[in-house]
Amino acid sequence: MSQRKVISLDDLRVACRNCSLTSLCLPMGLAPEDIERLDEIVKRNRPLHRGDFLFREGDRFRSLFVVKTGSVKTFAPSPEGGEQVLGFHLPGEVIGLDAIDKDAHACSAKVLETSAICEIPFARLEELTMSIPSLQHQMYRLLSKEIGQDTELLLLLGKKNAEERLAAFLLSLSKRLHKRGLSATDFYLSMSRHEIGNYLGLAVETVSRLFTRFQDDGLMRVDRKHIQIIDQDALEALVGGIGQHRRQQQQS
Amino acid sequence: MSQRKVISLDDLRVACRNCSLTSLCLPMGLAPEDIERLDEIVKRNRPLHRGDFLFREGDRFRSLFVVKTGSVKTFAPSPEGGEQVLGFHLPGEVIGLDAIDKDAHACSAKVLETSAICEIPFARLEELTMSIPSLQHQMYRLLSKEIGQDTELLLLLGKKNAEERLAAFLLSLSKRLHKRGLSATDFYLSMSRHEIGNYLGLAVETVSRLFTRFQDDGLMRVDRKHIQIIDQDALEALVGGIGQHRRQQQQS
DNA sequence: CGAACGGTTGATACGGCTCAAGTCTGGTGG
DNA sequence: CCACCAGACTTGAGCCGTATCAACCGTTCG
Repeated sequence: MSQRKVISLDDLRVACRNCSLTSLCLPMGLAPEDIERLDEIVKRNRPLHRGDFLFREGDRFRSLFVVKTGSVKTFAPSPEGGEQVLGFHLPGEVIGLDAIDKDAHACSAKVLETSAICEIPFARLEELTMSIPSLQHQMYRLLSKEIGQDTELLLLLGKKNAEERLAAFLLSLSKRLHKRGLSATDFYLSMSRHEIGNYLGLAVETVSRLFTRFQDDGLMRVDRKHIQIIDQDALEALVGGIGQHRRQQQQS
Repeated sequence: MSQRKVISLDDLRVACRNCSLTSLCLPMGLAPEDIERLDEIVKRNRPLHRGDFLFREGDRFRSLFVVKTGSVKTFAPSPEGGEQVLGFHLPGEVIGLDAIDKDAHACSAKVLETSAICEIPFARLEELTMSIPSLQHQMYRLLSKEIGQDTELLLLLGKKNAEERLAAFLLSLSKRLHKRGLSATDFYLSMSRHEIGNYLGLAVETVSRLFTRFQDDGLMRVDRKHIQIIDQDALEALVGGIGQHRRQQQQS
């Protein structure tokens, strides 16, 4: 991944004293005193519970949030009362980057289960990046990465069928959990089928049927929120689009 | 838009000596000498022609590109030979932000028509942002804005039907052109129906039928690539989702 | 002139949404 | 501790939107 020959992500995750900072100081050669300075501006709030809001759409933007443990969903309430789930955020992931532009949150963030969340006042972080080049670069990377992830999801929604979407979703969860040292093959979903469907652009019933099918096909075991992935390769194959999708391929 | 009481976007567009810089120096109070410094690192290449590449997937990331005139599409080639169109970029828009993270381009960028494109070496820009706080802030905003835009598109692909997608696409083009001083109601499409369909996750035939329908309904006049918007309000209404969509609304 | 390509239009098939029952689980109160 | 209820999930049947297949038209270009 990292082209510039620096410390690997995993090395640095350990080096970071506060796990909530890993996302920010991952792949850069931050001097210990710089890590110290970064560490000082981070607020460690008391644990939040299911249903608590980190922020709501329209709130003034003050801080970025980093999930330490637990999970958070971000969503855009739509005028008609519904909502569009924009993402699920697992430990180590940063929330709120989309609010910098307008200086206000464009979406809401709600805690899915009891979670520890760190808060990083953006104004102070921005000051800090002015004097620590590698931290500034890391911020650019963080923002850029978010764009790349959105792009992937975009591809998912534009081109993949229901099966491929759910498979991709599960693999994404699996990989992200694994990156944080949790099991990649045995985990609990903190979101409802409804939320999964909303996120993937599918009806609840479709999601439910697919879980059943995946289990019947021996790809995984599903017991309510408990997921055990049995055949990861088969899942990857589903996503990769081995199966014939729709058309939608052509050039200029 | 701009919460912080600074010069408006439009004021500054004029102030910028080089129109290609507008995206970067839009809403900040850049001192004249800073604009000068920014201006100095911008390369003005000779015009590119239809089919030329700005960069290809996998290329090492060196520069951001800003469209001065013309248009560019970005797309991700898929292993099977097809491609996913990720975006169309009009004058004033910045290309390449998603490449910062991995220091390599994750997509390709191809010129759709004869275009003038400026190149900004990122390493030099990054140096510059270290010494100009408002430029740094503007970079954060630019990246953040890109995230917000992706999110919008994501919503489009996840929740909207064909009609709403095409309407949203046309309105988006219209507004972006208008922002650059071009006509919002009379313009030429530089991309093919195929590319539009690919971008919106629709089959070419569907796009074609919708253009016909929109014209029959008196929303616009369509003559090949020439689009004249007649009833913008009706288009807005289509997008807003006045019509009943699918379900996909619920909470946690 | 003919071939290639982009675009339009029609007929048909099918994936996934919708509607409609159920089933299971967890929480609450008697 | 059980009865009850509400909400999450599952399962089935049918329908609708859009992809797909196919034919055709107009334009461009060699």
